[in-house]
Amino acid sequence: MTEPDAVSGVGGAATRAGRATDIRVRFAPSPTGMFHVGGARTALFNWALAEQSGGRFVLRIEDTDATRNRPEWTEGIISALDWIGINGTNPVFEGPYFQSAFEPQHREAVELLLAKGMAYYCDCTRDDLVARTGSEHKGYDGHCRDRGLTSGAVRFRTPDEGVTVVEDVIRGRVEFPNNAQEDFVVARTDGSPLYVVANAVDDITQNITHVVRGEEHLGNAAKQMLLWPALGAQPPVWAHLPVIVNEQRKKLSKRRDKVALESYRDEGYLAEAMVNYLMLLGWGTGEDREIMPWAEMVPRFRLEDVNSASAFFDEKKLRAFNGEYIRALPLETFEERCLPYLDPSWDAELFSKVASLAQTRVAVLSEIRQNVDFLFLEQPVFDQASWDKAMKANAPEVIEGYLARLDTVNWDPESLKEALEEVGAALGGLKLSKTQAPIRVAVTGRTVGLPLFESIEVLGRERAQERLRAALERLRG
RNA sequence: GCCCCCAUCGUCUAGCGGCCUAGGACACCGCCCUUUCAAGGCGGCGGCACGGGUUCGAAUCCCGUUGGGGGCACCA
Repeated sequence: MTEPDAVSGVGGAATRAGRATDIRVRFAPSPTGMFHVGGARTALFNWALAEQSGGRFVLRIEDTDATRNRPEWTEGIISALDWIGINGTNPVFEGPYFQSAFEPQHREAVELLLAKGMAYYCDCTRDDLVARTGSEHKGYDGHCRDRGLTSGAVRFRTPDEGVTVVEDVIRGRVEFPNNAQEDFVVARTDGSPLYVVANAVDDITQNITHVVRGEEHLGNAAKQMLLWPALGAQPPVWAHLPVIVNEQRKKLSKRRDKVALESYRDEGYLAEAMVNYLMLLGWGTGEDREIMPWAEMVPRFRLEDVNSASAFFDEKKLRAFNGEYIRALPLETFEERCLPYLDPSWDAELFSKVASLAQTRVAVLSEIRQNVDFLFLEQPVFDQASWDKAMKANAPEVIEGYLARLDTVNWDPESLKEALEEVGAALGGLKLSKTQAPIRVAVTGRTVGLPLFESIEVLGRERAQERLRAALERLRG
């Protein structure tokens, strides 16, 4: 099916391709920055397709722009993919390949186009073109088409009439008028091939059957729809995913939006939650249930069902999903996952005593700290607003009264609670909801937090008394 | 300027001509539970952008309008 001239030299990939009917998808990021959530979703959709069909997922790093590539970005891509479950431990995974390694094939392809007369050399500069057409936006005018040059940049000769059709699984039939398609450059003056051809050649030589990528590539598909046959190959199945947008409905940008997968991971989002959420951007499970483990989503996923409208990346919803997944964690796992967010010097045994109380109160792992820090710090972190709110009216009397009972009270939550109820009763029937506030702030520094009496129990008699005395002193200025 | 895509609650989606009095999820708002905050339970608010067709019947099909978005490099 493919021209031998164009496909020689990538035998490794071809050999591993297996049966020709297998679905082979690819994910082809360029390492030009932090790996972001949009890329992750594209990878996930491809991964689901490969997994459900027993096909292959090819990871190809498109590193041909040396000036913008950095090795750490490549590592970032691989580790981020690994985090969301896309890695070589699954036999579906193939690669990574590096596009730069295939430059000889890309050059061969350009030669082939030249030899077939489907491309030609051009020595026009940008300025020449603008001068001739009188516009920045007219596109190339075909000036060098028949000049018979033997050097320069190489342009692909596009048809002058008719339309180029991209049959897209998600969007249906998309037509591009050929008269609006300029003779695009496939190789620079120095001979190095450009993305549009390198990408097509790699897809061809790696036997890619389905190209599933972002909508921003739809226009490239029109060009590649011309290139594939020109290179002797039958075009793949195309699927262009809707873009992910921010609150302004603009494509997520690395500059303005928080898009790095790594930052979410560092904050304490669980990979499972991220994967679940990302799969729902442009796709639905088809059920009245959105929280669904990966294994159940895979067989349900269908490209045909992917939405064609752009989707807003809603961190609020991600958060909710994350909380859901955190609560589902076995307690021991939850504790382990929290450790990186606590100081190494903090006593893990002590933390263990309150972990279960914290689990329902944390939506993102990093939030664990504010819930339990009072246990480990010399002094609780006093929030001024909390202090002002709680330390009024009968606060001193409540604290005094409670302090008086702490020497002798049984050290268990129930007794500690009863003791405070007695204080309230002695002060004229103050409800627990009132008396707990000053005690809570004195002990933990905040008005909200873990259940109070359990907290006091774990804190210990001595330290609890110290804090109440310190609060009294503060109150009396 | 040119090419292309898109349009169901605020958001993500289900719906693919009658099962729709448009379902779910997040967010929001109540109530219950309750020592705070969560979690949990119950309930509520809220949508087919607009205008024409086609059809016995339209959220679903067609056309237009409006409104969003993406792309137009000797980047990927």
